[in-house]
Amino acid sequence: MEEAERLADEVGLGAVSLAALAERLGVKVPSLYKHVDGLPALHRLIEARSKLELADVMGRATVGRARDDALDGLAAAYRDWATRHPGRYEATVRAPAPDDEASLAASERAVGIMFDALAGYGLSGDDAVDATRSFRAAIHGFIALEAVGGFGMPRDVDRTFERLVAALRLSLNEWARVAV
Amino acid sequence: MEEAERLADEVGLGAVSLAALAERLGVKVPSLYKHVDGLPALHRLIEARSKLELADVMGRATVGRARDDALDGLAAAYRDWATRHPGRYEATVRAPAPDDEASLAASERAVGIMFDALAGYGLSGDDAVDATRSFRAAIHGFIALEAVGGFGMPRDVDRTFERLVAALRLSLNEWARVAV
DNA sequence: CCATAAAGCTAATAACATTAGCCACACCTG
DNA sequence: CAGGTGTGGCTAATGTTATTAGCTTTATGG
Repeated sequence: MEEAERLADEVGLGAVSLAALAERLGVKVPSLYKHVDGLPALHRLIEARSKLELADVMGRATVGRARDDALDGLAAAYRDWATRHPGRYEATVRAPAPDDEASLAASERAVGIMFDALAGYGLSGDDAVDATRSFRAAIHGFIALEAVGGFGMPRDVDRTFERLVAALRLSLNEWARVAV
Repeated sequence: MEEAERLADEVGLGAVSLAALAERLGVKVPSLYKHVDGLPALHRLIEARSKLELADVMGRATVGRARDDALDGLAAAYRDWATRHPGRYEATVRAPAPDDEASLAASERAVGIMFDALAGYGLSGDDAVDATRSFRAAIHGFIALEAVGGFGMPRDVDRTFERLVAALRLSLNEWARVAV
């Protein structure tokens, strides 16, 4: 699994093949079936494990912090981990298969941490859900576009990220007040 | 190309294979090589064409509008088109290959329209770049998560999108004022 | 009326995933 | 110590997909 995840980070999740993994492990392809139940199963395992890892990172970034402080830590840790592990990050974005218990639980844990971190802004009910979704969408969109090389213009990407986080800070502080 | 794009919307861009396309067109696989230079080339063509189509949609959604009005129209049209054409939308997110003139031009046109629409907020220089990137990131992230079924909780997704756009409106109106 | 370009085809090759079935070795266990 | 068992490797065979080479048919323009 560790080698598979390293591979994913190097070549992208979609390019993780049994052939490439076997090659790296110095083993023939069919041997892998003694450890993993085929390629889709390998992808699902990477998915579940990566979600747990990301949840962990987010958890560590937010303990003992609240509001803007938690928001900043969360955003920074999330982007940092995603940037250093692009293949694993791709995997975390996939919706779990309905029968994949491990991935379902890991997804829930990750979203839960984000939700709790933002709840510090005094949000509840639909407000809290909307805020969590919006925060996740903004950060994920940024990371996805960055990963794919979507920011062509000659402007420091880190700076832009700071601006985006500042905008989120502003919005979250006003969230409950601004009706829609 | 049209059939390929329909196929992409139905099964996802990654699942667009020459085998599947040939089957649909009632033709044998090698015959496709008389029209397209292999699978990667087909993907690049879909990419360029989809970017143009999206640019067109965005253009039509913003003519004669400015500021919040343009923002709302742009966000709604963008999400609407992306939702109705998930496969094509996937294609628009890919960074153009450095030698793919058509896709490069189409990308530029699409960002240009978005950039111009947001320039109405009186932004320039780095501010304008940051705002464009942040807007795109937020909207793209939302669409991507929505497409992948990433919003599990029982809360109306349309409502959340309205909230996200409201947050962007707020941020953009304050953009130049809020230092980072 | 024929030369040619367009668009189809079959056949062959190569990569990858998958399955079946075989083999070697370690490690208990009686 | 002998034998049974499980682990983890292997080869061989099959199916799918992409790709290339080379053939055929048909429409068209000089």
